[in-house]
Amino acid sequence: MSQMPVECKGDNWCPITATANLIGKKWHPVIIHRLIEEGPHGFNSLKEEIGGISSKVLSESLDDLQEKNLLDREVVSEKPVRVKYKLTEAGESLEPVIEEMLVWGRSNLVESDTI
Amino acid sequence: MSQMPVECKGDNWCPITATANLIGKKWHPVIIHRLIEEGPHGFNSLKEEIGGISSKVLSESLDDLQEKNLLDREVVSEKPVRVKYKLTEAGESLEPVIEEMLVWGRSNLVESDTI
DNA sequence: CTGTATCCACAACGATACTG
DNA sequence: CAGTATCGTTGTGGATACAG
Repeated sequence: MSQMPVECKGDNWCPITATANLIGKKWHPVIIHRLIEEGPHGFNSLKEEIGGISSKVLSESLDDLQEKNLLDREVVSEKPVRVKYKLTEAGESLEPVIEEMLVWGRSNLVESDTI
Repeated sequence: MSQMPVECKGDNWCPITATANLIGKKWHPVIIHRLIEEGPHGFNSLKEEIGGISSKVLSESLDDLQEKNLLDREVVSEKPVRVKYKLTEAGESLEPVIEEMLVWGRSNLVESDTI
């Protein structure tokens, strides 16, 4: 089936900047990557796996990704509340992009000890 | 020859976020893409080709990319001053990443007319 | 032609604490 | 378990004007 295109307002229309604007927030790529690699996840589970992100920022990021139709939120049970975050088709289709970022990062970046 | 790895301070070391932090500024991906596609460019030439970016922001972006060893600045002549910006090896090696962003943007995003 | 200097606005992040 | 509420700080971008 056809994928629903994500809308994109104004800008000087350019597929690259538009994409950058979608996944350009600090934690977006990792969140998407974790969901690609490990499938649907709950909030805290995701938080721990990512490491270093605060509840607030994770929450905001998830909201943002959802707004952009890259992610779905599904309430699994109530009491205790359980939620699953999973990628939409559009979200999953980002895999090549994320994968290239991963590959590039691995071979071109080096952790600095000088901190 | 071996590529000089780009340094990367602290963070919670993750190749993806690290990469995102390097090329995550709004105009970085387009700038890199333009330089990949069209080769070395002067300041104003680059500015016009990108479209919609201010001198100040372009200047800042170029400084940032240079600091990160993704870009080189070469003074070609003085009077009038002429400069060439070109990618370093590390910068050029980003092509697959940028290319995937372009491909994804083309097939998954749609320009909204509602603005 | 290649930038800087201001100044302003707002987005993004982070730490911490707290709620249903 | 899944978030919100605050509050403060830094990052990022944009408009405009000006300079070597």
